[in-house]
Amino acid sequence: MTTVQSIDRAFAVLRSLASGPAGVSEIAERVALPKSTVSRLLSTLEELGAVEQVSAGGEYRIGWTMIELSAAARPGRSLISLTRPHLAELSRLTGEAAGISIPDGTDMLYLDQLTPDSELKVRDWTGHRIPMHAVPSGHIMLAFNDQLAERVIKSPLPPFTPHTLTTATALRQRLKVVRGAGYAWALREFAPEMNSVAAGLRATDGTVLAVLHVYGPASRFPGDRDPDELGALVKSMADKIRID
Amino acid sequence: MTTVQSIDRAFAVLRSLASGPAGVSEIAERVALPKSTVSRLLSTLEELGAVEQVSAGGEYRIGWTMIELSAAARPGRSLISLTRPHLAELSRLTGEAAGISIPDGTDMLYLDQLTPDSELKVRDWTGHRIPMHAVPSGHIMLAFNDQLAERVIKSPLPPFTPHTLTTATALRQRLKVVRGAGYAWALREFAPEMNSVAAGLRATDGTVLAVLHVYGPASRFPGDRDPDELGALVKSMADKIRID
DNA sequence: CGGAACGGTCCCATCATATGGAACAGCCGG
DNA sequence: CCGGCTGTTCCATATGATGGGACCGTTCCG
Repeated sequence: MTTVQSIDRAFAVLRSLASGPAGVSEIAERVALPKSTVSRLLSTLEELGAVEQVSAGGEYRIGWTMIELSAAARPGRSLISLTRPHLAELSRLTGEAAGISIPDGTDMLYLDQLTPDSELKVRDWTGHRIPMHAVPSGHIMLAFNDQLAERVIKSPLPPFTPHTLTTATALRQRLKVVRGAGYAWALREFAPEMNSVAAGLRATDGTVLAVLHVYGPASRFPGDRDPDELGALVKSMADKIRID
Repeated sequence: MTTVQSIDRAFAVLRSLASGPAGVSEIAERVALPKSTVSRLLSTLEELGAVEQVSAGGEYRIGWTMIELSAAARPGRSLISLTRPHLAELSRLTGEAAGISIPDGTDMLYLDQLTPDSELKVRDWTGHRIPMHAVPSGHIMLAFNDQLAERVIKSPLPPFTPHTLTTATALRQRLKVVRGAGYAWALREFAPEMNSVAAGLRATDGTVLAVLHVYGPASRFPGDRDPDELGALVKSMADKIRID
């Protein structure tokens, strides 16, 4: 498989910018390339609108073209407009943030999120990627896809909090429970102050292609509500949605 | 200004994919490059996750990486998470779609949209670009930026419907009204069956950096509501938001 | 069932083109 | 006013992108 070097490098630069705006020198260091090369890549990307210079001769950041292009990303965009009204409903019912995610390798990619206005908000995870073993949305994917589950279970399972499932047996056991219930919930397994409940979004043939979830600060979510009741709510909402 | 050819070409391919998935041959035709070159570009982009092949040996479409990268597009993302709760409120109050847009050259770029579930929905404009003279959101930008207004007025003003403002005088007159009111509304000026109301989102120094808008099918929006009353509503909501 | 007409991928000789070291220019803070 | 820091430009070099054509798999039609 032959790949084009300069494109590879261009995306390395873009990715590096995704973790925050930076100047030529810093980027050059991050991606381990000569300054001159990075400068050339950046001015090309700038002409294309993929990055923009915050002020002449200053830092670079990701530009509008990426937004434009991402709008055309089918798996994402169509899912987003399809599910957004349901996210609104779900976040209204629970008072917490609702979102969707899709599998990407052994990670979940967070595609969209609706966060009700409130004193204490969970952060916006849109565009972020989290290993499947650490989040309920990942557990959903794994519970309904045995091959994938095996692959993940064999890979390293790094902890994010003291509660992260990091052993094959713990994970297997959880997946079994999730498979039975049809929904997943986790308390402080990924972030120390965040709890989350998830259920699968199915295509017409029954395969789970994406995940619907609700999450909130551990201090008030699920609060005195029964996690299983919430799980059932999320599942019933997810079951209403058919994705193609 | 030296630019890197292959990156240029890669983005040409991506842009072409933005207008719909396609196979190698078709893309090659669209961008006027040899099949083999396009195939190589695509497999590079695929490895990077920028595109994905819907089925082995089949069509290509834009991939998840673009969503990931776009999430880091500062001007967009931070605005989106800041304004989304207000979009929810606005669409709840009006029963119609609410969205935000930012200026991009002489176009407005639609960044986000919340569409309430309903029998008849306006399409999702997220990621699309529309010339400023044709939409109220554009009128807002122009009304509060004289240089930009002059530039746009001097450029061609193509019609999209019979109601589009296509003459300098008509546009100038409209901008005057908009400037006075602090909000803009337009009936069937861009799409024949769509009406829209907009107001500016201001930074702390008072400059208008983005636009908040509400739009709905002409058949029921604004319906028997007074457009000026709606304008005042959108404006009051926009005034609550401070962007940096 | 055969074969033609697509589709996408791969190969490899050719040379256009990306490369990166070094020199340059602009900006700040001391 | 200078030293150290930016980002940008130059240009000789050879790396690496290129594209015509061969190849292979499907589909569609005779």
